[in-house]
Amino acid sequence: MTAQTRRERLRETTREEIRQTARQQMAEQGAAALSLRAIARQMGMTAPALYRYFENRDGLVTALIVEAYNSLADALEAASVAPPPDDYRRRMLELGLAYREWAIAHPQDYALIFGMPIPGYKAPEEITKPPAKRAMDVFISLLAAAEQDGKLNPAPAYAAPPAALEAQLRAWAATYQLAASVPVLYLALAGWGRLHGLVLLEIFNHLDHIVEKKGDLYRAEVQALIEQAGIE
Amino acid sequence: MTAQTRRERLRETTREEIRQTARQQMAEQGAAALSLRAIARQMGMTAPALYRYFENRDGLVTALIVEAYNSLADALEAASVAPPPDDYRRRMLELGLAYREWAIAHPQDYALIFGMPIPGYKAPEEITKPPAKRAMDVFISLLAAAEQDGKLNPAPAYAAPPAALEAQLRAWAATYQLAASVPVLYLALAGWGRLHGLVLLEIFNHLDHIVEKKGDLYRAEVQALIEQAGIE
DNA sequence: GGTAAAATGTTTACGCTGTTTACTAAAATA
DNA sequence: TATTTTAGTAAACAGCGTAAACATTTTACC
Repeated sequence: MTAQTRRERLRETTREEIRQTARQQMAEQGAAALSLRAIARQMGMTAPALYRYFENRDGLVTALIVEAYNSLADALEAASVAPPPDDYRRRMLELGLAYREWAIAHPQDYALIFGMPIPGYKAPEEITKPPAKRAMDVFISLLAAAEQDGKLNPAPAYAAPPAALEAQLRAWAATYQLAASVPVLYLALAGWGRLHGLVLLEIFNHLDHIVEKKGDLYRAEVQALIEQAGIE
Repeated sequence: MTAQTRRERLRETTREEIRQTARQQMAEQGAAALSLRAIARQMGMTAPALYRYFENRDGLVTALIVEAYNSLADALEAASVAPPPDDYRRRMLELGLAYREWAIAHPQDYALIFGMPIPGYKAPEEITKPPAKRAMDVFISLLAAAEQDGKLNPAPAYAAPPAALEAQLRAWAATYQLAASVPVLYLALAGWGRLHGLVLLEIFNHLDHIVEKKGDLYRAEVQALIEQAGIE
C-alpha cells in the first residue's frame, strides 16, 4: 500500500524487535518492571539508541498497549464467530471464555491494559481508544445481533435501566455511533464489568486460596450472565 | 494492654509518620510512584534511616496494604449495619455503595490492594490475608444473615452452582470456617467480582467516555445484584 | 551516677533507572 | 561525488533502593 524504502523496512523491523523484546521481558519479570536499558542490553544496543524508535518509555508502553488491545480484539472476534451464527448462547459463552483465556495466556498484557498505570504513565486516549473500542464492539455486536433476531430477553434488572443511566447510554451510543439499543448497551457494559472483575481477581491472585479451579467460577458467571441477559 | 516504654511509643509514632507521609505522597503522585527517598526528604531525614523502621520498601508497602484493607473493612462494616438490621435490601445496597465510595475516596489505596503489583513486589499472604478476610466477611455475613431469616431467594443461575464449583466452595468454607451455605458463598464471591470489576474500570478511567456519572451505572448494578440474589 | 549496651541517626558508596547532549559512522539522496 | 539524513555510541545528570561503616543519643543496669 504505502511505498516503503529499504530504510523504512529496516526501521520497522527494529521497532518490532524492540516491542518483541519488551514483551518477552514483561512476560519474565512483570509488566511494571519494563526497563529500556534491559531491552537495549538484550538487543546488543545502548539505551539511548531506543530513542530513535520511540519517543520515550511511555511511547513504547503505548505501542505495547495498542498491540495488546488488538491481540485481545482478534481473539474475541475469532471466538464470537466460531460457533454457528444463530447459536447466540454458544457464541456468547465462547466469547466470554475467550476473554478470560486471552487474559490468562497474556497476563502481563492484560495487566498493562487494565491494571494500575505505571508510575507517571497516562495513556494518550486518541491512540489507545480505537483498539480498545474494537474489543468492546465484539460484545455489543453479538448482543445487538441476538436482539435483532429476537433472541434477547433480558431479566427485569437489565431490561430497563434507571432513567438517568438510560440517558447516558444513549449519549454514549450517539457519540460513537453505536447501532445498539439501550438494553444491549447496558448489558455489554455491565457484562464486561462482571467478566473483568473476575479476571482481574484471578490474574492478581486474589482468588488463590478461595477456589482452586478459577475457570469453574468464571464459567458459571458467564452462564449466569447469559441467563440473565435472556439470550436464546 | 502491652506495656510500652517511652522509646517504643516514639518508635511507633515515627512509624506512623512514615506511613502517613507515604499515604500522602501516594495520594499526590500515585501508588506506584512511592519513593523512600522522597518520604525521608519530606520528613527531614535521610533515606537509610527508614530502614530502622521498615525492613525495606516492600515492608512499608505491606504495612500500607494492611492499613488499607482495615480501612476498607471498617467502612464496609459501618455501612452494612447502618440501616435497620432486618432491612436486608437496604443493608446490601448501602454495603455495595460503600464499597465503591471507599474506592473513590481512596483510589490509591484501592489500586495498592487490587491493582497490578508494584515491580517485584509480592505481598506476604500471612500478613495481608487476615485484613483482606475481614472485608470479605462483611459480604458473607450479611448474605448469611438474610438467608437465616429466609430473606434470600437467589435466581436460578445463583441458587445452585455447578457441582465442580460447589465442591470448591465447600472446601473454601471448611478451610476458613465460614458459617455459610453454598449459595451464600457463591453470591458473595460472584457479587464481589461484579462490584470489583466496575470499580476498577472506573478507578482506572476505562469508563471515562462511556458514561458520565459512573455512580448511576454502579448503583444499577448493585440493584441488579440484589434482585438476582433475591434479597427481601 | 557512671558505664555498657542498644537504638537511631548520617555519610558514603554501589548499581540500577530514564533521559539529554554531543559526537561519529554509515546510508540515502541530489 | 558531495551533501544531507539517519542510526548508533559515549558521557553525563538526576533520581532510585539499599548495604556498610561510623557517630550520637537514649536507655538499662551495677
